[in-house]
Amino acid sequence: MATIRDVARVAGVSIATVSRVYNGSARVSDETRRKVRAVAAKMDYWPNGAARSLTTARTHSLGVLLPDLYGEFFSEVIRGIDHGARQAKYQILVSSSHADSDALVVASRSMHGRIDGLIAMAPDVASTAAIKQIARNFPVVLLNPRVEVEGCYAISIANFEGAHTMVRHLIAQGHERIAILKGPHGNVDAEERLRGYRSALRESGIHPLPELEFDGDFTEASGHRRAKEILALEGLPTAVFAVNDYMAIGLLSALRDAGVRVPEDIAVTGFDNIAISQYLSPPLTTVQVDAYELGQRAVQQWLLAIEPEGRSTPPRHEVLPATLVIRRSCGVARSAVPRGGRKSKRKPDGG
Amino acid sequence: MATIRDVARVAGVSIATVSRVYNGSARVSDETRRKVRAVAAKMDYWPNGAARSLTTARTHSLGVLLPDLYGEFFSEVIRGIDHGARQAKYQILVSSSHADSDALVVASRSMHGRIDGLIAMAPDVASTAAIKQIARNFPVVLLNPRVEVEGCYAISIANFEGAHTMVRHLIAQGHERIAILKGPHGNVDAEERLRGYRSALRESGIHPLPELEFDGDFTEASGHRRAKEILALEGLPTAVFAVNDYMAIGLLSALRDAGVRVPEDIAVTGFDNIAISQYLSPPLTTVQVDAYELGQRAVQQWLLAIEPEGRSTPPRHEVLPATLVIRRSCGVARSAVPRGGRKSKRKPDGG
DNA sequence: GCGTCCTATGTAACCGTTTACATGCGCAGA
DNA sequence: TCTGCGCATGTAAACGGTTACATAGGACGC
Repeated sequence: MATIRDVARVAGVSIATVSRVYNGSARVSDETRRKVRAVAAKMDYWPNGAARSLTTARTHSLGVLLPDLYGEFFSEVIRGIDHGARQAKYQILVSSSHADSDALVVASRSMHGRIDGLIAMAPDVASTAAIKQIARNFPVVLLNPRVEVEGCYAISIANFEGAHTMVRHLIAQGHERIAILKGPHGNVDAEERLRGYRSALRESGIHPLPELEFDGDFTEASGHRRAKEILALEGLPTAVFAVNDYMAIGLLSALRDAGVRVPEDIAVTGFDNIAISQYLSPPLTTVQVDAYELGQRAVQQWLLAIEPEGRSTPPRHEVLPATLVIRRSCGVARSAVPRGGRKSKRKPDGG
Repeated sequence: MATIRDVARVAGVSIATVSRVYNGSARVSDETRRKVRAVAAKMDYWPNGAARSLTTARTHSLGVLLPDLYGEFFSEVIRGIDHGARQAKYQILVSSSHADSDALVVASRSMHGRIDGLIAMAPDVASTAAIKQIARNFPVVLLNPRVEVEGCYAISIANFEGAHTMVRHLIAQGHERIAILKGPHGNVDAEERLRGYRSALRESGIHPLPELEFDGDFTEASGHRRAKEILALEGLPTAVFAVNDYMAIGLLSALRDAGVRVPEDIAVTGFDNIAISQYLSPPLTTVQVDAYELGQRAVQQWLLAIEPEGRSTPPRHEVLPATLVIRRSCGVARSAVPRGGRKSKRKPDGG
């Protein structure tokens, strides 16, 4: 591809002038501007991003480090980030599958010089030091951090409160024997939701029972598998709180196959309010969390952080609400409750 | 952050030596190597990516241009790309929401100097020229292109064949009055699937009827909405083929609410085989397409293209198969058919 | 007619690397 | 002792831009 020098030569001007044409600000006569544009178009010239970054120390891209990209949650987070970034004319440099803090550091290092900032989901507490180190180079926004990291912006979802609210709702419906389908060990969201569950039980004088806590891994398959064990309990629970919707879906499917009616025989609830949860049979009572917004707000925070004025204000930790969405699966008479809607930011998609 | 010069000064060597330490290949004495590493670690040095790209003309990142990121299809495509890229030590620079070819060109331009190649889903035929232009600078892999573009690698999904097979299956089951829930106008996948539907009907001597073709936009909501119109038809269709699973889900939900039994009163089938389709009630008969693999193979093709030997072989157009997954929603007795499985590459996820 | 100012444009240093080529040193062979 | 070679390391020129500063020429006031 042609370089700035080629264009300058052909257009009969200096490289500085060509550069000025592409950076708008400087004063160039209309005639020169037109000539340069014309030559550049003919030669298919466009400024080289790497060279630009080198001199300006701005890359116009934003690093995104996630543990995984699977499932609607991550997919929506990244969509939110992409849209937010796009609005601000930034591109995103994505790298996922970061299971531990070492991988995180390696990835962020390899992005040095390519990004103006970082949005990351830190896998564990061990990352704290590493992240603090990274944050010295450019603003870092943490998603759902397990602990506060000094000097970092953060934004998370009210997992504890959401689960707490959900379980209190079940208790208010008269349920006392409430099982939980847990998420993967070590996952922050999963752990917070479990805490919320236990806390709500205790507050109502119900002792959390280990035999009512079932391991899961956030997949439909794990929800499906655990159904058998739940049904094998002596003293069936009257409600099962799955800590995400996918597991609730697997559970619902297995219960249906086993001839167990939901919500008549057993109530089932989820967490996340994924798009299809309202179309399930029965429609799923769940907790609304807006992953898209999580991503978008992360970008907003970051944009704030790179503003000259923004640097002065101390990093904030924002928390997105998690609200109850009551549908049929938890056993409220259908007519008594309006069918829970879902904010729709979606567009028709391919595939 | 420290530069190569800082490290060289402190370590008492030249910048060339530091550079050599980081590029492995060149011969540096063990002692010097250790010293440089130690100093670099202390100073928190890492080579600047932009500067590296500038001299080497390699960026170690791969551009990804998609029209959207919404829904399981795109989410899986990008996951496949990410994993493929990660394996080859590449990062991906993502930009979505490219509705038209102009946006595509703008985005690809702004990536100039930042990427070593491009994976793109071209929105329309008008893009052909633009893409050919882009492909002169580095290898381009097109996803599901509407037309062949000379000089570009391409990979697509057998949409036509998948739809064709599905409708032939329905006809083999005795269905003759088969409705279709179409996708968005202008969407390649949607149009190919529609073609497959019509073609299969004609082959069996059934004339495609306009009144049996319903507009949709790939969302559950649109499937839900169209249910009313379908049920209002004089002469109910005995089967409805939704061109993606999301619309099938909306349709199933609406039919259930209307007291229409699936598959007894009406058969419903989808397309894509998204993760939850096997957990629906009834489990959804659909067409398996592997979006993850689409992404992964796109990266493979691109890696092939940048190999020195690879450049000599002419660009290929690969087609991924779309295979029938028969479950209960299309009306075959449950015991007669093994429950269709789904390849699982998934890992437990967050949220 | 000359100094002054303004504007459009050119010159050249610099950003942080890589790498071809130069250098200097130790050692082996004659 | 001299030549030649190999190896570790240094020097300096790119890479393709941006931008501070210099410059040239025209308009203007006196």
